[in-house]
Amino acid sequence: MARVYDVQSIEKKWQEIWAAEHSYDIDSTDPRPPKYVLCMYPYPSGKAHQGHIRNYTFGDVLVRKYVMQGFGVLSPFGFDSFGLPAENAAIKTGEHPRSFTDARIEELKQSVISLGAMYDWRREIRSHDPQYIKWNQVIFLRLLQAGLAYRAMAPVNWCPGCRTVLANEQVVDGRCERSGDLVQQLDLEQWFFRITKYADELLDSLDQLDWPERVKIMQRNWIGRSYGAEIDLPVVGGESEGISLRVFTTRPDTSFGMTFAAIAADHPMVDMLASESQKDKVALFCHRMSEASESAVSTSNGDEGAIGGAQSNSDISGDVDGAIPRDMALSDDMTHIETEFIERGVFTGSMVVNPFNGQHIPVYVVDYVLMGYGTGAIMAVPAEDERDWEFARLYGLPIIRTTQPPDDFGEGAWTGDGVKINSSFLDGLSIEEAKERSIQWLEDNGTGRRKVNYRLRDWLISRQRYWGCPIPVIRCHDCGVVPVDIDDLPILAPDDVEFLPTGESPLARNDSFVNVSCPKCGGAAKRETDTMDTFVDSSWYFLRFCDPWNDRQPFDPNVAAHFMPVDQYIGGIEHAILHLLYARFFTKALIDVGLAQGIEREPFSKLFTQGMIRMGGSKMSKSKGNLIAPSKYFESSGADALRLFHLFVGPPTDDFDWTDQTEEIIEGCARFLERVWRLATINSGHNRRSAIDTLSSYDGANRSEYTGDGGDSSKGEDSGNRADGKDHYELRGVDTSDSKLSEELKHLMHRTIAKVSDDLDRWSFNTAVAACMELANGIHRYLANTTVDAGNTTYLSKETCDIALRDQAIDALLLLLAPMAPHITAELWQQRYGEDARIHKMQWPTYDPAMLRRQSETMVVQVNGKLRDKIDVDPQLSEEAATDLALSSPKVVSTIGNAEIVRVISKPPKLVNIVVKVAR
RNA sequence: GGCCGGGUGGCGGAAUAGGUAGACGCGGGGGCCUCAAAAGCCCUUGUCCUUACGGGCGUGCGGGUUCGAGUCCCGCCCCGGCCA
Repeated sequence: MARVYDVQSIEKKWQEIWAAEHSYDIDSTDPRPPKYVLCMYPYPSGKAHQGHIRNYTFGDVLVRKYVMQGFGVLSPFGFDSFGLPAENAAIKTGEHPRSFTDARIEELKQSVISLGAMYDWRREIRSHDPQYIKWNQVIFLRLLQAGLAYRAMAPVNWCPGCRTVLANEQVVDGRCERSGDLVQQLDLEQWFFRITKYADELLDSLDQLDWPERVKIMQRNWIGRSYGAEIDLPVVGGESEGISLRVFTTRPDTSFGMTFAAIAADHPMVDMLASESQKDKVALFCHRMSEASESAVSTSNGDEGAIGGAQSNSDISGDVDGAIPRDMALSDDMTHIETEFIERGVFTGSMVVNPFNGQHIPVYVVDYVLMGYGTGAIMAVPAEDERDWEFARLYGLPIIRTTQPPDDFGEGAWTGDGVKINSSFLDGLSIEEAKERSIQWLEDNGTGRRKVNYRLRDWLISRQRYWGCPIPVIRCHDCGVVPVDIDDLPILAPDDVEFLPTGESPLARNDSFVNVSCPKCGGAAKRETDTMDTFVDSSWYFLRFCDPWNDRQPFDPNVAAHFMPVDQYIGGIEHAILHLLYARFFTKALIDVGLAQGIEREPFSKLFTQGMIRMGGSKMSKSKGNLIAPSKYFESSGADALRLFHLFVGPPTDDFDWTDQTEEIIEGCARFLERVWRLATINSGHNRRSAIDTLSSYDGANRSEYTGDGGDSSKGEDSGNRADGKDHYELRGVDTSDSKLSEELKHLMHRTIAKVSDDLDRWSFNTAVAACMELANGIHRYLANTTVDAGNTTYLSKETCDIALRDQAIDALLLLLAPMAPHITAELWQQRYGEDARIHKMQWPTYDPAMLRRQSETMVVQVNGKLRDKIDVDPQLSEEAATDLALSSPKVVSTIGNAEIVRVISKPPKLVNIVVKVAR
């Protein structure tokens, strides 16, 4: 595509200048007010994809604009470089994960530089860097010391595809969120972080965050705090006599309506409760439940992409493009087998006592109670719980209402409010009152207690993988778990390991790594071979960015406090729960263990979650093979055009569908930039100095720190740098009269400055670009409709061109576009103002509020709400005058005819609405 | 099933406090320039009726509030997301 200017060489030129001048490096001693803008650091999957481009474009616009507005902006970049794909590649090709990862990092880094996004590269972090590993391990040991890290036997989620255990958060619909494999339950000893200790704070301080409401809702749901009671139901008869079944309920007020108890199939008391006669049935049911959990999971083809997790638009571990080759043994047909599970539960043969009324009720093992929540057992109240109702109807169990439903309520469980009935001492109370009274009763009688329950579990961080941060402990037969001495850190995984698809971590097979002497007793001991979940790495990298050179501690809290909290965090919605919750937890925990004193307890003040890029209805991703590589557009249209496209195409929160038309939109953006080029290269050299002075006069700031060529040498014709050799604007001299057209352009310029400033602040990038386009159109129109009297040629019918105004408007346009299209604006500015001129060091343009008002407004005249006329009026027009004006409009008069005027709504200068009674 | 988004021209989208619906761009149509083309420039482009002037209709559907509703309220349909 032939361009008006040489896009590629200009973009390359400026990328080199910016790198050489270290334009966006910053230190914590910088006197400017600090801002911290951060895009979620990516998993290095190779060249950037469109999701990256979108993400980093948004971030860069803010960074560049904040700098122009006088802030000292911290804009760092790094790589979430531990993770499965590198290890899987090693298994496949034998290449070491480190060289594989470093190569991918270089590719991604190159894309980011080609985009023209600015970072302080001195601060780059790679989570597989030995320094980063060291501080990761120091943090782990500190958490261990503080009791926030612990080892416990636990039923864990084992993914056979990834050959590792997963956190609860990584299991979606019974499948691994990364590979999609069915997750198995195993009992293993694992490392955990005690995130549940922070459940209340994580929940309560969400309120103060300027985050998208839906992200906050997701986190609230995930933490899942519920208030209620724990009730002990004593088992009667049989061998379990004397033992109690502990249940959790949020509705202790309904206790008098409990007609059976229900427990999860994997509840530890199942065997104990199963009576001799029911044992076989219970065993069969439990067996079928565990099978069902593997095969009853719905797997329509359409879901596959959503489970894969491989297509995050912005990263943080989520990106496992080209992940594990997984054999989908299940065919489509097979996935539907056994989905119809007729038996919903089975009687255990045991009875328990309802402490409230002494009644004996049966205990059932059911499919709808999960071990993972509460105590894994519930008291079932069919009348007030829908699932209990369903089960009771199926199994013919009694139903006793304890809340009076409304009169018109038919069948079913009533979960709404109402007066308590059939409930002895609770009768007549409201639900809330009854909850209090029943809990009080339980505590008085010692058969239960008030209980706050959380859905949130502790964070399982052990991973049986090689390419991750080793957990720095040694297990000694005599001393137990012994932390590695701080001086011995970092513990690095050895390079000479074999990558085999055996399911065992390569570390565990490496004798020289595993066999060590105990730091405490000196005896033979074994090194921990588990590595940490990569979400650990990403839980504090934003703190390390503040002080990445520190070799005495993870970061100096005082230095970090200069930049923290992150003012604007930008990333994909897919991290709404995991990463953001872990990072919040870490920040609080680091403060509490003394590694981050004085830092805000919430790390991300403002969060922005961008929409994803889809193609043909599914997420764009390497694994789907529908990736449209950005590099193609760097070459054809340029980075500026691609950036502008991502900004322009729609609200940044919205998903974008990549279609056949998309390339034409990118081309349209490139065309717009060419238009800007043409405008800005006309008569370059005119009145520079005066234009700058005028622009800066409104805030009195000395915005120009260079002189440019400054002269007001009215040179007349100068078609100097135009690549096409054509001059579409025939300018023949200079005149500075205030004409109507000039007034119009002046107003447009000020309005555009106001609008773009506001739009960028409120993330309305698409309308900001549109406003710039309108200004460009306005300048273009101005030039096309004005002529400059050069003494020999004059177009009588046209007004004269105010060259100073023209240049001022063009300058404003370039300044407004500078954060969005940095290369072309930098180049044009240099051409206009000299070799040393740097548009991104200029001050962001300001406007004169007085210029926002128009000289005349278009007033709309309606009759009965219907538009009938438009009149140009004085903005100061009074209500009476507006009414008179409207009533004298011929169009209005003819519309009204002789109908009676009932009322006139007069809202000058925008609108007058005349209400008439229509004769019928 | 619950919660949260969303439904506006041929397409992406705009309308920030209830006040001109369709900004801006893409695509389409016509023209200028050219030997021709590309590029550029100019006009046009919701829909229906009308030669025209002009008018009717129009923001998923049905009601409502209001002088006035894309915007607020009630009910419904459809799409997407999260949680079950």
